Amino acid sequence: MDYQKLAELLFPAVTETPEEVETKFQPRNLPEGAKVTRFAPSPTGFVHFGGLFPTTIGERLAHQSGGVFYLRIEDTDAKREVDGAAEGLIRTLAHYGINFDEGAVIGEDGTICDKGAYGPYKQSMRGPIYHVFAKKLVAEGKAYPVFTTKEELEALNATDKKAEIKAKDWHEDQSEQREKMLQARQITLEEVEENLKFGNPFVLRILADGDPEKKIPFTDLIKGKLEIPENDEDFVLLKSDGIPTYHFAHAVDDHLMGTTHVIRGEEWLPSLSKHIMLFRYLGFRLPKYMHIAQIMRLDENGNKKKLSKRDMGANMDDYSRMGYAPACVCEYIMTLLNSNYEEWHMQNPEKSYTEFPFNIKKMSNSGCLFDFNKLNDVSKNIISRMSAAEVTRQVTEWALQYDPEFGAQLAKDPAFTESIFAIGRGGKKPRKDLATWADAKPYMGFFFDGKQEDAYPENFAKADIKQALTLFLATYSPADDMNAWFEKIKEVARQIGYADDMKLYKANPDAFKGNIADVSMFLRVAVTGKLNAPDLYAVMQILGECCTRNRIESMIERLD
RNA sequence: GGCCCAUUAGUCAAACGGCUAAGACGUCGCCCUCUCACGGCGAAGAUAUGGGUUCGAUUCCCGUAUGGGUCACCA
Repeated sequence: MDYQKLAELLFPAVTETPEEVETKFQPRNLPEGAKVTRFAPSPTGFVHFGGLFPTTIGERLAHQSGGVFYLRIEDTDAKREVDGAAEGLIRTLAHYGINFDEGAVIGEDGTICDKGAYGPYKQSMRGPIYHVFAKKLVAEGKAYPVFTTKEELEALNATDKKAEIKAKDWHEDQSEQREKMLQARQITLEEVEENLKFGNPFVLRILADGDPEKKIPFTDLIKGKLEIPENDEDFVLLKSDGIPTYHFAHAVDDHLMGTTHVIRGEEWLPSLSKHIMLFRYLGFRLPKYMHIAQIMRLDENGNKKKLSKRDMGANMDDYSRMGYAPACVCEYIMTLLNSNYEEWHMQNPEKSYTEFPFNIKKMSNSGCLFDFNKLNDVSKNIISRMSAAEVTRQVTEWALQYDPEFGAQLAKDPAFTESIFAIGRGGKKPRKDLATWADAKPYMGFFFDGKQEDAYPENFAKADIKQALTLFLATYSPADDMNAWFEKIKEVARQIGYADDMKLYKANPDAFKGNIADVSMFLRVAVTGKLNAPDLYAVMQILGECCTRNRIESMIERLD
């Protein structure tokens, strides 16, 4: 077989040599040890929680080392592409503080454009580049075409290949595939010319020289030492539309774009031997690989499953809707990514996670379960350290989008709203009421609506309650400081036969009708409509005398 | 089914082959001159399993089990 001639037949339009292409992609001028990483999504939907993991790692490793983090759009499957998905991905990532040094970016007109010297960064725009290397492989006898008729191709596109194989016996299918493959390798120049004359489409397959009985020693930066069986499968390099498969695009792009570390999910591990083969065939130096474990969820049987698109918590937009601040999600991710992150954070509570010395060696190699408890805890801690002004800003922004009625209440008087969020904030032991912005409404909605959520427990006499409220109103003055205010409540307690001191009460509970905590509760329910609320003195101060009196008076009336 | 990866409490996890197997979240209890929240103290809870190597194994090796991934002209 004259491979050179075959290459000319298959790729008549390709005139460039691989060497000429290489000169357009000069190595970057970066400091020693700088890492070049990328996020390479296919624009088929939203950003997935699991996708944020490798992305965060890539971003950290690149920026921590003075390297480059770039975005490459892997739009090689037109069938699955979703309109506007790429723009959505970029915006969502930016929301989570993931910014790219180069690659596909959103231009001023809102569409995707390139930034950087290693583009195009959309694979669909790189067709001619792939073809140069495809032609080289053919010319060296390392790849060959497999033709189909257009009718066969249509039939093929109509089937769900995966479901089809699953329904069959695996052995049967594999031996069948193997036989087809060996047959296809025997194609002659005459057959190629004949097919081309009829305009039959072809895929380009690699000519695999591996023996799966032989193992390739390989070191993954996360998984450690692995033994990979050699690849003996003539996998597809170029699809019949001339667009490369992931495998081929990965080799060509990551080589030309100078990626030093490929970070991706461990579902790629089984195809690693294909990639090793491709890099060898093409004469490219293999990048370092980091295969990270998947995020899991529990299915209805209690088994771990890969967190998939439809699951709650998979779509990053869910977190926005639920009211999680991006910083909280990022920090939760850091706790999962590096086992010593929490320790570091405790020692450096004021520092941003971007200052954390991210360490590949501290990464877990098994899949972890998503844990909302932990996320909430992380989140509460972060929000508790924010200023009241910041909380007001973010809660209002969230509510205006997701709960407009509440948002309008918050936005009406920002100073008032801020004074509410200032309760118990600032000291060494701040309140931790909010894990999400959505928690704000149940926590402090009573300031705005005065709704009566909780009723008085039935074991208290209405007369006592009414008397307590009336007595308090008679002495209440907004000018009182906290001590004076509390003294008045104690006085009310004494007057209605309740203990004004908890220790006194606990020592002899039968001597009293109730205690000071009960009296406070009478007032709390009247003023806040709830059994549990933040500091009642602060609440009354913020509500003001008029509103406080109105609410208590209205409760007295209702008790009749 | 073949191949690959993994396995320490409910979850996330630490432990050059060497003290009683850390810590965090969650759960429960007690304390904190008004509830809640915060904080403090405490409790329960783990090396999947069987062999081997070793004075000694969570750690190294082999088998078993379980879980995960993958086997497309998808990425």
